[in-house]
Parts: sequence; C-alpha cells; structure tokens
Amino acid sequence: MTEKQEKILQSALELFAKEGFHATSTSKVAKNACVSEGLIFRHFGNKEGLLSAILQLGENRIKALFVDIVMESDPKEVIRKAILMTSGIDKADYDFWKLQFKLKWELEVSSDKKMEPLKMALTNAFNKLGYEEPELEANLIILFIDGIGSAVLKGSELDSEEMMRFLIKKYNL
Amino acid sequence: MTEKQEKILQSALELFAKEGFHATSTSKVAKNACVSEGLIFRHFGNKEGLLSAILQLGENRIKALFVDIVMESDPKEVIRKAILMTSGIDKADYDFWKLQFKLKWELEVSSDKKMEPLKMALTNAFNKLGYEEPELEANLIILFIDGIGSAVLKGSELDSEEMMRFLIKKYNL
Amino acid sequence: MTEKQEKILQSALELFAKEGFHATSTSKVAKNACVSEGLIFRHFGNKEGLLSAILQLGENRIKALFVDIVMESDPKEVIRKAILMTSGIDKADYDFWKLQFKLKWELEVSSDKKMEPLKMALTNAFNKLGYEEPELEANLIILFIDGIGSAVLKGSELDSEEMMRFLIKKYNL
Amino acid sequence: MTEKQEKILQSALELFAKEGFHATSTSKVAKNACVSEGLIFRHFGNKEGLLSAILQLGENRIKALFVDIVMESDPKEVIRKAILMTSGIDKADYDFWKLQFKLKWELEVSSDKKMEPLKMALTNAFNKLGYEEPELEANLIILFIDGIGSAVLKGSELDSEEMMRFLIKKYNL
DNA sequence: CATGAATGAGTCTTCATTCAT
DNA sequence: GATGAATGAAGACTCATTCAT
Repeated sequence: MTEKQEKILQSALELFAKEGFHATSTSKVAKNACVSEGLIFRHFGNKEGLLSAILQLGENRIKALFVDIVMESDPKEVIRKAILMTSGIDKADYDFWKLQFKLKWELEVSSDKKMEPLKMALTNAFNKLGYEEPELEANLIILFIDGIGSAVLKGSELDSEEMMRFLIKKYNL
Repeated sequence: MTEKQEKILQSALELFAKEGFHATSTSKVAKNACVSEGLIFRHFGNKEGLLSAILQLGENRIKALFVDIVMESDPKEVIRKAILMTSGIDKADYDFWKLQFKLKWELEVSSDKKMEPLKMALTNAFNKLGYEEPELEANLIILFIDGIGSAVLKGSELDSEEMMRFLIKKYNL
Repeated sequence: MTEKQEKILQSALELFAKEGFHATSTSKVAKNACVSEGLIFRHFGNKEGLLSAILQLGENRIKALFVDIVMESDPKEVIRKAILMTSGIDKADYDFWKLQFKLKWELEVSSDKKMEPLKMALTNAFNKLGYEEPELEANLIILFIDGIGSAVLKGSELDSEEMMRFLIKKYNL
Repeated sequence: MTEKQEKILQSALELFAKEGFHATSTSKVAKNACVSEGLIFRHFGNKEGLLSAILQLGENRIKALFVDIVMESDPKEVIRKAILMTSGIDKADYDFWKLQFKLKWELEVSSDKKMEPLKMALTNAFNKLGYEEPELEANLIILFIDGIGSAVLKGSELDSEEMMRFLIKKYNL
C-alpha cells in the first residue's frame, strides 16, 4: 500500500462520509488527495472498488469492537459492554462510522450479518441470566446500540452517555 | 395540483426511495412519470424543489401519525400507541417512509425537531405513571421506534410485530 | 429529422470516413457540426448508434446503385453496367463510400450479403451468355468492382476508367 | 531483439490485426505480452513506433513473397505464381496479412509502391506473351489478387482456391 | 400546460506516456 | 533491461437546466 493509495482511501472515506457516495465525484476525491484522478482507477479499478476497499478496511475495525464483548464470559458484563459499545469509539473515527451508517441506506447493505455474532453473545447472556425471551432482549439491545450510534453520528442533541447509564441501570448491571 | 404533477411527485418519491436522491436523475423521473423532463422544472423549479415538495407532502403524513398519540389522555395508551406506531403504516407507503429515513442520512436533516411533540407526549405519559426518569424513558421509546422502523424499511429480518408485542409486555401496557 | 441532427450525421460521415470510426471522438463530431456533444447522445443514443444511423442512411444508396443493374434484362448490359458501376458514383459521395469500405475492415462487417443480389444478377447473365462457370465469372466481376472502388477511394494512381473500358473489351460487351 | 521485445511485437501484431490500431491500447498489448506497459515505450518510443516496427518486419515478408515471382523467367509461370500468391501464405500469418490490409484503410497508406515490382514483372510477362495491353492486364491481375486476399482475410465465403484455379484456366497457364 | 430540442458542465473511465527505482 | 506508480489529457456519456414552440 503506497502513500498515495492511503491518501486516496483517506480522502474518499472523508468525502463519502461527509457528502455520500453518489454525491462525491472521483475528481473531488483525487483533488482532495492531491493525486491525479487516473490513479484512483489504477489502484481501485473503479469507484465501487474504492468503496469496497474502504469497507474492507472497516470490517476489521468492527470485528475489533465486537471481540471484547463476544469473548467476555460474565453475562452481565457482556450486556454492559454491548450497551457501552459506542462510547468506546474514537472521535477521529467518526467519518468511518458515519460512512457505515450512511451506506446502509444509500446502498441498502444489510447489517444483519455483521451484527450476528453480537446478537448471539447477547442472547446467550440473557439466557444465562434467566430472561424469559433472551433473543428479543438481545434484539432490543442491538436496536439501542444502533439507535445511539445513529443519533450521535447525525449530531442529534441526545445525550448518549446518559442514555447508556440509564439503560445499564434498567438492566441492573 | 394537476394529474401530471401528481404523477411526477409519485415517481420521484418511488425512485428517490429506491435509488436515493443523488442517484436518481430528473430524466429517470420524467420517464417513469411519462411526462417531458421540462415539465418537472416548470412545476418544481429544480430538482431540489421537487424534493422539497415531496418532503412537504410528507410532513402532513407525519403529523397525522402523531396526532392520535399526542391527543390521547390515558398515559399507558400514549406509550402503547407510540410503540405500535410503525405497525400502522400502510405497505403502500413504504416508499415514502423509506425516503424519509434515507434523507436523514443523505441530506443530514435532523429529525429531532419532528420528533419533539412525540417526545413531549411520552415524557408526560411516563411522568404521570410515576417513572423516575420520564424524559430518558421517552428517549428510549423513540430510539426503539426509530430502530424498528429503520429495520423494517431496510428489509432486515427483524420481526417487528414481535418486537412491539415484547416492548408492550415489558412496559406492562 | 431536425436540422442539427442532419448536421451531426453529415459531420460524423465526413470524419468517420476521413479518420476512421475509432479515431474520431464524439467531441470532434460535435465541434465539427457546431452542436453540443450531448446532443449526439440525445439523438443517437451512443457512438455506435450514430454509426448505425449513417449506415442505415447508406443502405438505400447501395440499393439504388444495384437496382438499375438487377432490373436490366439484356445479359450483356447487366455485366457492362456492373463493371461501370463505380464510375457512376458522385464525387460528393466519396466520403460515404470511403466509410463503407473502411468499416468493412475496421468493424469486420462482411459485405457478402449486400453483394448477394448483384452476384445473382451477374451469375444469371453469364449463364444466359453460355459461360461455362457463370458463378465464378460473377465473383470475378464483383472482385473487380470492389477492387476498383477500393483503389479509387484510397487515391491510388490506377486509372479506373481505363480499367473499366479494358474489362468491357475483354468481355466483348 | 530480446525475447520480450518479440513478445510485444507478436502481441501488438495480433491485437492490431484483430481489433485495429486505434482500438488497441498499449496497456492491452502489454497485458497480452505479459510485460510492463513501460517496456513498450522503452523499446519502441511510442505507439506509432511500435506500429512502424511491425510494418518494417512485414516489408521483408512481402519482399520474400515477391522475389520468387520477380525472379521467374518463364512469363506464364510469372503470372501463375502471382495468381497463386495468396495460397502460399501460412494460416499462422493471417494476423500479419490482415493487419497489412487493415492499415491500408486505417492509416491510408498507399500500397501502390509496394506492388510496383510485382506490376513490372507482370507487365513484362504479358508483354512477352504478346498481349495487347500488358500494363492493364497486369493491373487486372493485381486487382484480382488483392481482392481474393482481401476476401479471405475478411472471412468472406468466397472460395479462394477455386477462384485461383479459375483464373489460371482463363489465362491458359 | 406541455413538449422535446438543445446545452455546458460534469460524470466515470481509459489513454499514451514519463520516470524513479 | 524492466517494473509499476503516477500523470494529464482526452474518451464516451449523463446531468440538471433552459427555452422556443
């Protein structure tokens, strides 16, 4: 991965996140990355290839976020960590996460599969804690995480930290 | 509002919802509506004008959905109706709602303001029912509603009906 | 067919004939026709559509050249007219004919089918005149016509008129 | 001439013949030859240089084809050999010959000069045999040879072997 | 009201070519 | 000799928009 390749990736991430995939032209990306437009196509084939590269780069980051939760053995801790998940994301990574959420709508990429391991871990945790409908409880937590993430990234006025604290209290964690 | 105007609006709604605002060209809209491209501009000024018209048309529909909840006096019923809100939307209106969600991300339009009356009603309801932190409870419900709606419109495998039933049970409604 | 459409067709014919199809850019055609580049695509769909339109326009001209030969009843006259065919083409139509020949090579369009009616007429004529191998004689004439046309359009120094006279003498026509 | 140089030449010949000069990109040639694109330019300067190299390579082959005819002393044999010229070309060399014919149209390179020695030999032969207009006879033969070659390389349904036999019979050779 | 011809700026992409390594 | 990263100009084609009819 050359230096310019990374610059392209970085610029594309930033612009796709800010303006959206379709609203960002490859020429804008090139200008922003201070490279020739052609270089984008030499390295990533086409505009979608560029997007894929960004998405691929991100998959790892998502897994990294999940691993700490999925590996946890204490069920209460699993749920607590899940609820607090979004508080752990770096402000510098906002563009990346914003892009993830944006693309779910712009390109209709389902996030079900990505969330599957988290859902399993949560279902399992609620099960151990004797909840009647562990799977639905898990769904609810995921809905919460997704909602909080959405709100924060869209710049909502919702106080996410307080919401997390509140939910943790609700579940006696 | 002439017949052709409505056809344009309907086509634009459908296409913006399916493909996104930026990915839909005015020519596609015109073709889909079986009118000349020029007519779009005569009626709506420009592409953004067309979008505004759709959004405006939608504002009313949102208010209509809210009014039944906000006018309700029984606090339990307020919460129940809020939770069941998304179950009341017509399948024929999917495009419309999908567009609303899509645009929140594509154009970064905050939905805080739109949700304000609902939040007030819910806060008030939780307050009446003696909940300790009624505002946070209200936020949580909204988060869930938004999440469920979101999931359904994105074609997630989440069973929305069951989630609603589950929430209603959780809140003893 | 609007005035500008015709101008585009005319310019394309001229440039495709002079420089070749692939070597002629749509922007060159547009500039030469004094229209916007987009107009080409509005009217002809794409570059190949433009080519097809030109070719289609030409089919008629070819038929017109053939009809006089095919309709002739005197076998000697059929052959004579076939040999003299290329002498009847207007200098103003050079571009058109050049394009036809060029495309046979550039796009590997077989001319067999187009020549079929002529071949039938010639075969028939030679047959009536009692030639032993009328079909091969017909082929030879066609080879001659094609060769003369080629030579003239490529600007060869070959004296086509004299060649025709010579062949007519050879066949005692 | 290194191994890679030959591979480039071979690939270029193949592609130029198949797709045409303008429709073949240097990158396609490089890929087909399994070399870096830069190498083409190091060896041949630019795309036209590559073409020139191929053409130069071809000149020799044409001379080789002619030499056997031009050196022949028996006039009948000269004409016979000329007519049969195209039957002597190797199927493996089709690409090469196709390119020669293609370029005559794509780059408007006159073939008059190349054919000059053949024309002289034929004129001379017809003269010796007492034909009245030996130069025109020579021209006619060349027209036929060119036409037959042309037809074969374009994949016409013309039976070239039979045409040659027919011509030989016609000229009592 | 409605059409469709027309445009110019912009889209993604490919091109031939250069150059540091 | 050979590579492959890099470029700028040009490629075909689409866009939102205007305007005469």
